Amino acid sequence: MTTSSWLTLLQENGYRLTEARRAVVETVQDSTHALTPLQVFDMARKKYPALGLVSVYRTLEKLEELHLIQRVHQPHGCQAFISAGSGHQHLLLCQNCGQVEFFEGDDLEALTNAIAQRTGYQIQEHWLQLFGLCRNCQ
Amino acid sequence: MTTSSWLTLLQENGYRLTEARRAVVETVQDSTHALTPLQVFDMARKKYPALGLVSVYRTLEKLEELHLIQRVHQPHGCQAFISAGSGHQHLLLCQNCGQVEFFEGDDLEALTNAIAQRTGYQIQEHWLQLFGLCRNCQ
DNA sequence: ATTGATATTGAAAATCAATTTCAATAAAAA
DNA sequence: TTTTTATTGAAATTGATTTTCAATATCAAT
Repeated sequence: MTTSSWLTLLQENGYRLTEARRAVVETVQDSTHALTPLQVFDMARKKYPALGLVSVYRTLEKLEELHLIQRVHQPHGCQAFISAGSGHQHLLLCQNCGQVEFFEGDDLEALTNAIAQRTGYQIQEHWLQLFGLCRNCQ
Repeated sequence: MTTSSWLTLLQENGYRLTEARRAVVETVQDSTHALTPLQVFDMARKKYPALGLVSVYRTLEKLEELHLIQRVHQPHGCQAFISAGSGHQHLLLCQNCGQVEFFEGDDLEALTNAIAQRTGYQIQEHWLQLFGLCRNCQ
């Protein structure tokens, strides 16, 4: 998905297009790494120095609401965000450089059914994340 | 694992046995729900009213270090802890009441191998968590 | 038992990210 | 243009976590 389409989507949902938003959207969308709000702030300020940290939080909130970005959980903290893959996808994270890859491969139906049976739980959602080292960091 | 063996383990690792620690350890170990430090504080204070919040943080830190408890990641925040299962286990969380069940069932080898091949990543670790409603909360 | 070294304590202060408040400003509609 | 109102950044506030510190409790060595 292109940057402009994220902006269009924001607009279609009744939000205005501003320089602050543009800078945040471009930053998050261009990144292949999970970024914390503070990291987004530092990077986006290079594009638009007047940017305030508050606007970063507010824009991330809206992007998450529109499912354009998703929260990334890591062993130490879970306040990082990455552009959301389309459809149901899982994450593969490089533990060294933080690069994120998406993958599909949902063969978990059999597993979840078995667990549901055994535990009596009604299962609604699942998370699958892999951690490792990317080609460059090995 | 019994409460006393956690305390023994703390002692064997050079930590002293105190009332504050006893109260925190008992609270965390008796719980089938993921608890935040504040929840642990409130519950443990019933056993030992002089307890300070700082000691809760410090004890949780040590228990995590000894792999007796593990951090639980949830869609909204990941500052809750639960007694660690023994061996490699996955979590099933009730989204309503917060109850935690452990399950095994590691049929992910084939999947991770395929992903490693495709992406060039060297995969080291994986997370699998299921979310749903327990029998009581349905 | 008593003592001494020191790990641990809780209170208070400090830190840090995240949220709220607010008057000024900018975007989009009229 | 003019008007409406969403959005802004700065500052204040919140709330969780961490640090500091003198007092205390634990445990090893007598």
